[in-house]
Amino acid sequence: MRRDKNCGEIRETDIGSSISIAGWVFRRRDHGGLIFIDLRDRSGLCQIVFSPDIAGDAHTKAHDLRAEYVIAVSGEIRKRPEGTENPNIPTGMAELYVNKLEVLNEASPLPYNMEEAADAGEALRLKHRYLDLRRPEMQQNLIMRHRISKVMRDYLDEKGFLEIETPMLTKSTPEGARDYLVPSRLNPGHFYALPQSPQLFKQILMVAGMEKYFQIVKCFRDEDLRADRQPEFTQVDLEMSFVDRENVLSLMEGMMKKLFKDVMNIDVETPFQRLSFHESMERFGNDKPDLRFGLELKDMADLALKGTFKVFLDAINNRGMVKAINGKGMAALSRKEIDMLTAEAQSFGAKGLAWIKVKNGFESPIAKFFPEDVLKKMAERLEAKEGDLMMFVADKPKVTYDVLSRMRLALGERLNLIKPGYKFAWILDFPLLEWDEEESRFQAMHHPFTSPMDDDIEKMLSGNINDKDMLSSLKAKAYDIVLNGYEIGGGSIRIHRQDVQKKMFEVLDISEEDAKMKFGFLLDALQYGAPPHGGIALGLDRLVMIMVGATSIRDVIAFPKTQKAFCMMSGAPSTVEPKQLKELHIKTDVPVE
RNA sequence: GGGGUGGUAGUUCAGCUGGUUAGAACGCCGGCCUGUCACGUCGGAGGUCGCGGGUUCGAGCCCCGUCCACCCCGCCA
Repeated sequence: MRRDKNCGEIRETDIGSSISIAGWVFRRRDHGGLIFIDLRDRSGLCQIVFSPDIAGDAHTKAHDLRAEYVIAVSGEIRKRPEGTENPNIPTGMAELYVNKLEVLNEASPLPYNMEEAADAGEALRLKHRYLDLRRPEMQQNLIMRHRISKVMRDYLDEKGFLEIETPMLTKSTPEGARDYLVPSRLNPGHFYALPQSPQLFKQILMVAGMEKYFQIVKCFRDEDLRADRQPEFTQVDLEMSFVDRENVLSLMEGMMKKLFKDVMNIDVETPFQRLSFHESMERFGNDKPDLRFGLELKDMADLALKGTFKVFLDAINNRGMVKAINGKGMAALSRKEIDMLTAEAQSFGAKGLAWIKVKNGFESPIAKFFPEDVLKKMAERLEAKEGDLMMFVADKPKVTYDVLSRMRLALGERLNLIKPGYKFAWILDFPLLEWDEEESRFQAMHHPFTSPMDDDIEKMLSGNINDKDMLSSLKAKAYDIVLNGYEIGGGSIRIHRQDVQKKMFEVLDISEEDAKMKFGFLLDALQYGAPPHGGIALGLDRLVMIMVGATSIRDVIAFPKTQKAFCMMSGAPSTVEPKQLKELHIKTDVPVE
């Protein structure tokens, strides 16, 4: 079998030459006399023509061709007759006149129309993933993913990083996400866990003097799925020695700059905008702000105090806050439409939504609670002009931030405020610790190996572990990288001093014994000359998703799972033979109907 | 675990207030067609209305349960 060229590469310059190509039958237009076939391979489409005058034999056989038959053809490339060129495709000036047709494989009628696959049920696409992946859009996604990985791999290689593999069969880590477990046949009753990330191993590689490590690696978390979360996903994981925060940030900025230039020919602005965690919460209500549009949250507590609206005053008196956003041009909304907005806010957890229309003065059920000059100051702060709608949420900080950040995103979309492009940000100065109400103890916001800020180390070492205010004020050398409202990665400078690590466990109320059991091998390693080190992990799936403009990471993963973590194609997970369970000393305890 | 949307022909969908034989388009099968590119044209086949139960003289439509897919909350250090 010969294959001289790819379908999508046929050009005018090929006219006159005799060549062979192969691919899948995409569309056929059978005129009885002439038969036109759009032949498709990974590179694209080209039209081939069967004529009874050229090769009666091939023409007769071509009547039986159907969608997705795999064929090889040879013949002459000819210029298309005047007026029949197709300017919509790159191969549209020429066509191949077939004199020999070889049917390499037939195809059953398809379970769904591939051309309208975007509308097909996703279950169907996932079941017949090999067909879904044949679609040019999906092939483009995976080609992009390949190129993205390659650029990052090359970049890190140039910067002196070594790609080192870490174990997939590893030790369960009790904190964090639920583990996927693998039973050990040779050690009855014992289990490996699939890694949630190579965190401990990459730090050990630093102790081992590898200095710069990276890996493009699968990670596993047994938690519920979302459009941007799969049970197995890919991280671009890296760690470096003798660095501080700035080294990691500028390394990543360089990587993103090169990535977007090489893959998409887009110039990304560096350095990235930096926001403290606190500032991000204040201005956007979350720690992964979409910076492609404004609609920022403004604090209204001081102005609220100058009025007599009880809801606002109560919120402030109960350690809450009053914040607002401004809906441009939304004063035109009817009472009914505003009621629907309120219902939306309530579905996000708010008790209600207070609003003031800027329309012939101020129009609102709550306007009467505020003097005119206060209303004017509110409008001024929100930059609200005639025709705008100011929306207020008053509640505990968590609820206020959450509701308004989601209102902001919903309105940003509805009002078409989101500008195209790619807006990166670093979120910095995270709190080191987070108070867990349920367990009534502190938890590490990032993970227990994250270093406090230099200034905070002494504060922590010398402080009392029951001093809740002091501990809450500690900041971490942690950083998240955010792109268009998605957290695409995060990392930190790690603790390399034994005394600091020991204190950290004390603060987290993890006993020495517990720590030893959970992370013993890392703690051992830290005793033998650990260099200062830090790193970051990028979520490759999310990054690729954003870059190709997909709305789910399923569209950039070759074989993803459904929301119930089921593989529609292979049928995993499944029951296994009793023999297999017996070998593993496992008895199942599943309720039967 | 919770909230929402959807499930009718191979596919995408329509199906009114519960009422005769459940429709359309695409696809499929057969015929015609020498410049199409979503080719055209004539004809034909194709249905466990997701599944189970209930209400009713009568259920695709109403009620209860259940399964699957998707979106979201919880969860994801």
